[in-house]
Amino acid sequence: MTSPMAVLGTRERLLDAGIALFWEKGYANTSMSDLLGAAKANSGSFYHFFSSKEDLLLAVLDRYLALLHPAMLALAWAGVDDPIERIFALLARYRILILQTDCTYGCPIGRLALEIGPEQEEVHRQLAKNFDGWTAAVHGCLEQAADRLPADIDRERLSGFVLAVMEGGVMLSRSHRDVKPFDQAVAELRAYFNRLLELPKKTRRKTGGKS
Amino acid sequence: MTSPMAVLGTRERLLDAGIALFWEKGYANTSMSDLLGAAKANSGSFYHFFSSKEDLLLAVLDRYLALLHPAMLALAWAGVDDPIERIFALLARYRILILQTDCTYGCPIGRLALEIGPEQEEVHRQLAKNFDGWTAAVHGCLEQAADRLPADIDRERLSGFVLAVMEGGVMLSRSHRDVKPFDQAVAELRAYFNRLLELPKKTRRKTGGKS
DNA sequence: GTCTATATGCCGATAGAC
DNA sequence: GTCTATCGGCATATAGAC
Repeated sequence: MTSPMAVLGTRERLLDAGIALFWEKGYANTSMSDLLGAAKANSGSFYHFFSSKEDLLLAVLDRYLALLHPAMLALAWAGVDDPIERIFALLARYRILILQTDCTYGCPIGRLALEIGPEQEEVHRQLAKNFDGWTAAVHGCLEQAADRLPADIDRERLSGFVLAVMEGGVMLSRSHRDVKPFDQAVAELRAYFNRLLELPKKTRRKTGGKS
Repeated sequence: MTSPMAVLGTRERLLDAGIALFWEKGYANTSMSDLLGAAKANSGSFYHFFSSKEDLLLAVLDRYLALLHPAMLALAWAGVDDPIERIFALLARYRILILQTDCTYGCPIGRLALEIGPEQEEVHRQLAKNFDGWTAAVHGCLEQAADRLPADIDRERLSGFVLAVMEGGVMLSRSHRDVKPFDQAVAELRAYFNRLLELPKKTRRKTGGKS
């Protein structure tokens, strides 16, 4: 029952610090004192709310997922109705993040997916859930555009492909410190979609067939 | 003037340890004692050859690049002559690495690209050079297949796209602990290539036009 | 070029008063 | 729920004998 004017509680500030710092610096490179400093909290408070640094990471990954629809997708899709354009609107949001960080941006999920060792299984389960959330969002767009796509297209597979291109493009841009690799990957993806969408109408799929 | 039977020197062993450990565990999670243990060397020897851990990382990235053609590409392309098939042979090598590591594989270059902070500029320059080496290899294949591709295709752009799909696919498979996301990304890429290759002949590009 | 011993500092986590 | 003080350990790097 938090009032709108309530100042953020300590737990919330620690969570926010984790969201920001694990994103900017990665997990191992974020120290407890970084977290405590950013959250203006102290060690005792931290361990009152979280049992360990890893425990905070899990809470952060929960929050990432919770924010996907209300924050990321809502922002990217404001004023965009066409489902295919929505996919590219997501990529455009990523482009903004890349530019805002002077091309040092790394997707927080992708970065953690490569950084965290396989023995931290629960973390990887959360990472996979996050990826699944993104894939599902893209998949939803493809379903909406199903009647404009070739009948034989595997829309599930295509949605994972879009995510792979997104993540790979971000990675290349970070190492090159240049948006160009990302832009080119997105442009090529657009070219692929254009080819899929401009196919002769006879191959079009009928929606709402036998049910 | 190393004889073929010469035992590996200390510097070489340290380099090999770096290649293996930065790959398996990442940079920050590999400690000096990990490196010294794997190389059966001691601290004094290490600092005789390298000025710091980061200095070793730079040497490792040099070596990755030096090994790309004689090791990675040679292995992947043995017995494969068709340039388009060579691209997918590269992806097939990655698939083997994923399976060999029980789906915990992360591309060493990609992992470091996301892990290393932007302030380590020289490291990122080396990472970008490595990516460029891979992109150039793919680009070379596309040039060889130029007359089978649509005239308006940007082969440079397409080669970066292939790399992005590769890196993104590996990342998704690691978090899911399952080859499937990688397989699906590769299958979709294959579908794209099939569409590009089966286009009506009238759009084919003429090689060696006006020079 | 290799060895042992160690400097120095930060790491994540804890203790216990308030 | 918040605070200060601090634990034990491991991090990278160095010193100096051989």
